[in-house]
Amino acid sequence: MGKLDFSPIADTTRRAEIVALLRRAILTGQLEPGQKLNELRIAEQMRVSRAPLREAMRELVQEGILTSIPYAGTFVIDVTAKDIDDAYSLNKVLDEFAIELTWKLRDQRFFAELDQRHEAVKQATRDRDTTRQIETALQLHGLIHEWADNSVLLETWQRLTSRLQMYFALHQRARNEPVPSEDMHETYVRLLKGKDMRAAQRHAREHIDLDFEELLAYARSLEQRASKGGRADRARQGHGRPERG
Amino acid sequence: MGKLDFSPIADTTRRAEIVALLRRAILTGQLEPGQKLNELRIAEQMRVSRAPLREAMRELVQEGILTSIPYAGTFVIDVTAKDIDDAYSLNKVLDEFAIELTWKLRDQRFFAELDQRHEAVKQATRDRDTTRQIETALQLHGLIHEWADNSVLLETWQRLTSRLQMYFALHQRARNEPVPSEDMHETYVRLLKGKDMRAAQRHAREHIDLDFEELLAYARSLEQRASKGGRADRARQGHGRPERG
DNA sequence: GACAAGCAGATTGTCGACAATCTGACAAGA
DNA sequence: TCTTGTCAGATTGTCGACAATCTGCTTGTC
Repeated sequence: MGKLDFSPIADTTRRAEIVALLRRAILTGQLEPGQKLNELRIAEQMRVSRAPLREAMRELVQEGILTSIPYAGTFVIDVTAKDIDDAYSLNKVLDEFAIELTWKLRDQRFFAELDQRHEAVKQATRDRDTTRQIETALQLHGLIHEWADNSVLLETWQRLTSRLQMYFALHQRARNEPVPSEDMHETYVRLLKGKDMRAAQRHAREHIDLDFEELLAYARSLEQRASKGGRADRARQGHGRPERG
Repeated sequence: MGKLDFSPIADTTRRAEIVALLRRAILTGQLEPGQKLNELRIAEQMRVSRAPLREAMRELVQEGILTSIPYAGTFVIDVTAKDIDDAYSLNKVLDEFAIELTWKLRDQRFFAELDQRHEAVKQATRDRDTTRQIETALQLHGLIHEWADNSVLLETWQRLTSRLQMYFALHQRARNEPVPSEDMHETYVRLLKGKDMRAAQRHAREHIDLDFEELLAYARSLEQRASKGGRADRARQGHGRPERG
């Protein structure tokens, strides 16, 4: 046995590439909320047939960033202030849980990775690259979820993150100046390195990160104007479980 | 305006029906973990072409109960003891959160619904219908998530529930006697009706529900024997985010 | 017998075409 | 003027066929 272990090679199906392309377009805000995705047009733009495109769209629907109405179309999800609020409050709970699980698993590699990701955020901030700033910040916060050694938690957090990333991208797009953050992560990193788990958890739960209040205000302002995308507001997600009734 | 409001009509695409059929087959254990799903065979059994079937399978992959390997096939996820443990521990966290959110929203309708679902469990228990017993028990526990008025939480819980339901069904299938539970939900319901939120949360976090220990033991015994389904163990889920490394 | 090359069968991925459905406009009638 | 029926255009849902890939067996060579 060689001591070298290889990572799995990249998926080479068109479907996988389409998923990546679409996700990036949505998460960076190039595709606006409520906007309809015309299969024919996108398919010929990508030089692909509709079959893999449709399969890719099904995946993104389940991922929660698209929504589909039979015989009407597939739309980018609408962003309501409540959605953001919901996602954010759940995120705090998950953070707290992740810290608890990660705590006793922290080691040198963890701290090194933590510093590395923190550095990436600072670099993006210096570069005034707001998109990358959002991306790296979320990756920094994702470390505790990756390290927690709970696959279900990680998966859940990633789903949540997709939306948060989309929200932040939208916000950043609206006000075209960089997010203020000189360095709001200093405390976070320091607490994760420290000895007081409760303090770290408290920080995760209480600290309003990444301009959250302003993001919410922006979302509320969006809800004032009518939904411009068409009928995406009629969309119902989920898979047919019983709803409160 | 009439005072009657209609609910949206059912989705009438083949895809939606296929999703429902497959999900039920998986969640009831008719399709075993690790088992490969042959597209051609299933398609002609259902009298459907492969296109809607494949789209349905993509949805279930994202839902987390199938896993796909390009050019190799799509498989029912393998159940490891760790998976069950992970899902269960996250579930407790979500329960605690749901109780917190639901607490101040409880009203007469909530209590009525609670009793109704509790009654459904007892009925299924009397009928010795173990499949339905699992189903109703999960629905009972789902009420707090539906009532919490946090769509992201609900969605997350439903994803988790899919797996838990699958695990329990497997367990129940293995030992062909009904789950003992005379009525383990009595305390749960009583606490949810009471005035002490902390007590309800503590109960959710500490009470080992639904024969969990035995379920874990069963899962561990499964891991001893080699994975019989083929190569589903090589499967990697997730959507290409950076992994720890 | 061990091993690599290559072939045949089966299965998945993709394509182009057709069927089903929706939308909006237009006309007929009250 | 308002409502209702009809129709054409556009878009989504589905189908059958073909291309790409994997698997296991066979064959040939040493």
